[in-house]
Amino acid sequence: MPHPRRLPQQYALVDGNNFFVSCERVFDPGLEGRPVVVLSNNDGCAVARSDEAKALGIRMGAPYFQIRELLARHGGVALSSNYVLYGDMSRRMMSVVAHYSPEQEVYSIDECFLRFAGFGHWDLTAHARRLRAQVRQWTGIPVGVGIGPSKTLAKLANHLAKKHPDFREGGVCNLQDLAPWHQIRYLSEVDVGEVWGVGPRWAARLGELGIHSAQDLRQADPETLRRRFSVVLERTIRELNGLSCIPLEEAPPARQQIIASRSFGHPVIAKAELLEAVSTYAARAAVRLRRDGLAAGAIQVYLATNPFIPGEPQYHPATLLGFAAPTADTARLIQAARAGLGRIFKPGYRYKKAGVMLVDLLPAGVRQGELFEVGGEPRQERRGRLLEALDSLNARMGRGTLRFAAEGVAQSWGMRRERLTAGYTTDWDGLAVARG
DNA sequence: TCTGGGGTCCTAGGACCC
DNA sequence: TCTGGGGTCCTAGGACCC
Repeated sequence: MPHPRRLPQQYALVDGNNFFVSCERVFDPGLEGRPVVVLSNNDGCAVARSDEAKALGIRMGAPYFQIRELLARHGGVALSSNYVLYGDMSRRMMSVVAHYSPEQEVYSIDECFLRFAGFGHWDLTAHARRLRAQVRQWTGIPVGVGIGPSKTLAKLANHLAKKHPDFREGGVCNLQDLAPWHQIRYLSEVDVGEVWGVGPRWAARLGELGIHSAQDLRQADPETLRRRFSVVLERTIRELNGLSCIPLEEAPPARQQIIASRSFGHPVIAKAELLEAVSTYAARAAVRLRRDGLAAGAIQVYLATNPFIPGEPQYHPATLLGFAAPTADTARLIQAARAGLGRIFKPGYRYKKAGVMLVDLLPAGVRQGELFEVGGEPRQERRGRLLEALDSLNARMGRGTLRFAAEGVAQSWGMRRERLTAGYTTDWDGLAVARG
C-alpha cells in the first residue's frame, strides 16, 4: 500500500479543549484548577468536563444526581449550560482560526477543519503552533490541532494532540512529521472506537472481528467491511489510509429538518400543559425556519414518557401533518402542532418530553399550490411583515418578549436551569467587572 | 426527585408500476 | 407441481456525529 507522505493537500482539525468549561473559565478564573462540569438542559447530565473532573472519573453524559456528591467532596462546580455565551465565544474563536487558511469548515460549535492546498513548502506544524497561541491570546480558549492528509486522519491526529503524552504539551500533532513505522505505533495505541465515524455499536462488532485499534481498521479490507457494515465504514478505512474521501464543506449544506423539543422539568399529565409546550416549540422552530429563509411542507409532533423509570407505562407516539402549501407562519404551525397533539394524546401517562419536527423544507420563495389558498397575495404579505416585526423585536428584546397566547405564560412544564452563569459577552448586565 | 438536544446518512423492505 | 422481474419511491429503523 503506498504510504502518503507529503501530499498536495492536508487537513487540520482545530478544537477547543473542554470547550464549554473553557468558556466559563475565561470569565471566572476562580474555576481554574478545580473540577468543573457543564450540565445539559434541565441540569440533567454532564456535557463538558474539565481535566480535573475527568480525573475524578466523571464520564461524558453522567447524570448530575449521580456525580453531585463526588463533585462537592472535591471542591468541584457544576454549571447550567449557557449556550448564548458559548455561541458567542465560538464565533470569536472561529474568526481567529480563519486567518490561518483560505478554506475553513465550521464543523460544530467548538471545532473546525482547515484545508491546506498549495502549502507544500510551509511548515504546517509551526503554523499550527502560531494559530494555537493566537487563539489563546485573543479569546482565552486553549485549542488542540491535528494535521493529516484526510479529515479522518486530522481528527485522529487531534485526538493524539490532546490525549497522548508525546504531544499533549505542545497541543499539536502533525502526522506528516512522523515516519511510517512511528505512525503505526501511535495508531495501534488508539482504540478503534475513537476513530471518527466508528461509534460504540460498530466498535463492539469490529472487536468481534479482531479489529481493536485504529491501525487494525486501517489494515482491514474495505470491500469486506462495506458488505458487513456500510459504505460509510469503507470510506473511513480509505480515509485512514490517507485517501481523502470526505470533502471540506465551506458552506453549510441545505437544512433537511428543524427539531424543537425539550424534556420537562417534572412529569406532565395535563393535556393543557402539553398544548402549551408544543405551541412553544412550534413557535421556536418557526423562528429558525424564517431565519434560514425556509418554509415547511409538514410538521411532526411527538410525545414521550420517561424510559428511565422502571415499571413506568411507556408511550412514544408521533404523527405527521402536511400543509396544503409550505408555510413559515407561526400561527399555522402552532395550529398544526395543537391538532397533532390532539391526535396522539392519551390521558393517564406521565409525559417527560414533547417535540415538533419541521420537514419537507423549501426555500420560502418557492411557492407551490398557492391556487387553493384563501386570502391571496396581499394578505400573505401583511402576514409576512407581521412575522418579520415579531422576529426582530424578539431578537432585540430577548426571546419570548412577544409571543403567541397558545405558548402560555407561566410555562410550569419548563426546564430547570438553576446554575446559570451570566451572559458575559451578550448582555450588559452580565459584563464581567475587573476589580483592582 | 433527578438521565440533553439537534442533526445527518444509509439500508432494508414494502408498495406500486409497467 | 407450477404463481415474472425489474425499477422507483417511500418509510422506518439504526447507525453515526457534536
